[in-house]
Amino acid sequence: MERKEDLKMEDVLVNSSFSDYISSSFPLQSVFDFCCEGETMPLGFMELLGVQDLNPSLFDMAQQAPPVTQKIESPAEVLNQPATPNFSSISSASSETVNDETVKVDDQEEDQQKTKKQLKPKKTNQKREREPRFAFMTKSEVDHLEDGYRWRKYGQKAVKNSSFPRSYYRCTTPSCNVKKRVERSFTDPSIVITTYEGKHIHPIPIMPRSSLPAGVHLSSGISAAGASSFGMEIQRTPSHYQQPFVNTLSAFNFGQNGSSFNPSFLHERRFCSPGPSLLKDHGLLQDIVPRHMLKEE
DNA sequence: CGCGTTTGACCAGCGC
DNA sequence: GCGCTGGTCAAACGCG
Repeated sequence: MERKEDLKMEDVLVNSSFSDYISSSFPLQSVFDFCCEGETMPLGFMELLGVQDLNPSLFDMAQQAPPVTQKIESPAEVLNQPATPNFSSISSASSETVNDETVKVDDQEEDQQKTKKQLKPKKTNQKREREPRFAFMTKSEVDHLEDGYRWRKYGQKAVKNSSFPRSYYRCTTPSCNVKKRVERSFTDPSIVITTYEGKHIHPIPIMPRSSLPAGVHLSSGISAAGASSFGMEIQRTPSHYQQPFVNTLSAFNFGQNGSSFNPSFLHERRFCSPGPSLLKDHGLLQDIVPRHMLKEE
């Protein structure tokens, strides 16, 4: 499927060509600049995640920003987010729903699973409901970055125009519908693009050491994955790497409904990062990150 | 044995 | 309508 040049951002964010588009259509720095509104004001990932609580003005930033940002605006990934008037007006353009999913989807899935096998008559009349998503880029040699949650790989697909496959993961916690896709940028293979979809409805599982992938534990795994640059320096240096690309609008969805989406590696970035900022963050982290993870430092 | 990965097949959506 | 592609399923397999 050859994409048009005037690819809608919706496509960019939803479809597989997302990474290709991102990396080919504008330089990475531009993407990251989007997060910072073109200014040298890098936002940490936590800031981005918590932004709906801490900095609602970012909505405005996103909507006032330069062309790139304009393109990134997309209702497709941002649903039922009455965070701002602007936002709700955008959401109205979408046919997708999110808030009702918790109950409804469960029922649907039950039915589906009953009737599966016989050429699974997936969803019938409704459009497939999509969870809010956000994506970020990570400079890493490891495809599957450990984030504290347990994931089960359920698929892998070759990506058009890319020599690297895309992997599909699902949270192994029962009744948790969070998924993530992991792929590499074909223009820069050292960049891993992770797209999260959905919200965890449970805390980060306490994982026995043995359950962690070999060579990957919560801190060293990230380190091995380039955590050196996954640290707080991200907020201080113009380094291109490990800068999360966030579908900012979608990111706002996380943490709503009382459940929070807190990719622990975002915290780990700070763990891995020496310096004053580490200490400063610890107070907050202790409220969020399980103790055993903190001990891993 | 339990859990996770691999992989081929299937289905839905979209563009032409 | 057709073909392509993304997303998902599930059996088979591997590993600890």
